[in-house]
Amino acid sequence: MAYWLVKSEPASWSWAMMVEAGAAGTAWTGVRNHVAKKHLAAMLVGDHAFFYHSNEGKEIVGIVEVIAPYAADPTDESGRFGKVDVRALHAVPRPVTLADIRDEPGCAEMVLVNNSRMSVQPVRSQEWAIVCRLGKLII
DNA sequence: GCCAACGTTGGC
DNA sequence: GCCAACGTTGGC
Repeated sequence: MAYWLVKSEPASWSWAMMVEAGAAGTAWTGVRNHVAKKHLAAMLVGDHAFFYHSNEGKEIVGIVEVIAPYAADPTDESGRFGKVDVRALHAVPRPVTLADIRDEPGCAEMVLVNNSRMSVQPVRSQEWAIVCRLGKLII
């Protein structure tokens, strides 16, 4: 299974809303960057992703699971971009902040640290494990 | 609120 | 195909 990180501004779509969406989940639309699109397109059903609150919070607050494969994004009139569907899987007991991650030598290569603008990004398995440990997540 | 980083657009 | 101008993201 591959690991990812997706960002959302809680003012527009928060973890609480993600949980509210339940098992049906939500379409992860609105990606308009070609690198982020490439990552979305590489996601497989069953992959997991950290759910990160940008701007407000700046922390990883949950884990989502990919429940529908890459397909056209209905909100994109150009037809160039796509979406996947995700559902909330676990909350993170102790949210892991960007500052926490910056303090971890094992996370120095994370895209979150090095490219703050990438809204969909891959996470290495060792980075996944570190963040789960920091978040008191037992998986 | 500011600004750095970076992606996109459009003139040439 | 280059690059200046502009818009957006997102940390601080």
